[in-house]
Amino acid sequence: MDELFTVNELAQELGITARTLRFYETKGLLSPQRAGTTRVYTKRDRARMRLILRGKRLGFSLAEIKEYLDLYKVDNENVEQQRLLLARVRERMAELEAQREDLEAAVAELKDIEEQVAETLKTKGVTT
Amino acid sequence: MDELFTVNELAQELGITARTLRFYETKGLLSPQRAGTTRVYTKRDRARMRLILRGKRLGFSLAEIKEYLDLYKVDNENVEQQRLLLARVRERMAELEAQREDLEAAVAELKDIEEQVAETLKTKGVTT
DNA sequence: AATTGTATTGACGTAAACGTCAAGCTTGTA
DNA sequence: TACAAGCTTGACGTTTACGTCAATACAATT
Repeated sequence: MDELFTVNELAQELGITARTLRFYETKGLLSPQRAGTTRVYTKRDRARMRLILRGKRLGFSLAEIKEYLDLYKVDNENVEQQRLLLARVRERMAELEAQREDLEAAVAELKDIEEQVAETLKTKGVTT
Repeated sequence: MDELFTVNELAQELGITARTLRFYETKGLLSPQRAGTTRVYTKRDRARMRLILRGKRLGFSLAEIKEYLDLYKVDNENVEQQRLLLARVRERMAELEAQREDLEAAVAELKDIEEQVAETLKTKGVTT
């Protein structure tokens, strides 16, 4: 029972449009099966799309996301390729760690503002 | 001794172009002083620009960053405005927390890949 | 069989975020 | 004073990531 989806079904499930799914396909991010000319998506395609959307939420471009996804198709025969993969994985992690720092700095500042505002309102006898 | 910068000086310091600084100005993100017609930036402008660039690294649009920056210019007289500010600050924090979850999920996956690759290489007697 | 509903492939449009001239103005220096 | 260096404001170009038709084909329903 391998659930299948049409473009529009999957689009709705993911909160995007069919156009987006087709566009991503032209960009090589996805390659669903076909029933004749009609696209047929599987749960695996859906999972892949969720990774893509997460990448977008993190601010990566489609090109970067494609590289990220390529990290998954591991050819564990070629040692040299494995080494390259490892290096890229570590680069990515470093990027994400840097982003985490930016994120925490932003959160810290917002907390400061929050406290100040809450304080000001308390002074004026307003409930937050 | 309030250090001042020209467009190009500040651009170089921040690793961006003068065009970007001018563009952000037209978008209302910045408003440096002028010496005649020439733009003059202060350390304060530079600090503001660093906030903007961090916002970009986090994947926010210039419009969103502008809203973010507006959270700083607090008018602590108007209680209603303070309440609104507080609400927005909390929304932003929620967004960032969601992003942190995405980020950690991505890092976790990369760690998995890293381990698998390292394991494969070790099996083949390759030093990582 | 005729109609209605989806899907498909172009092709063109668009908003965001700048890049890249072009033309003119000011200013420090030889 | 001539001129090179740096600044200014347009104006148009470009890339990314889709939106929006249009024309056509296939599929399902009456």
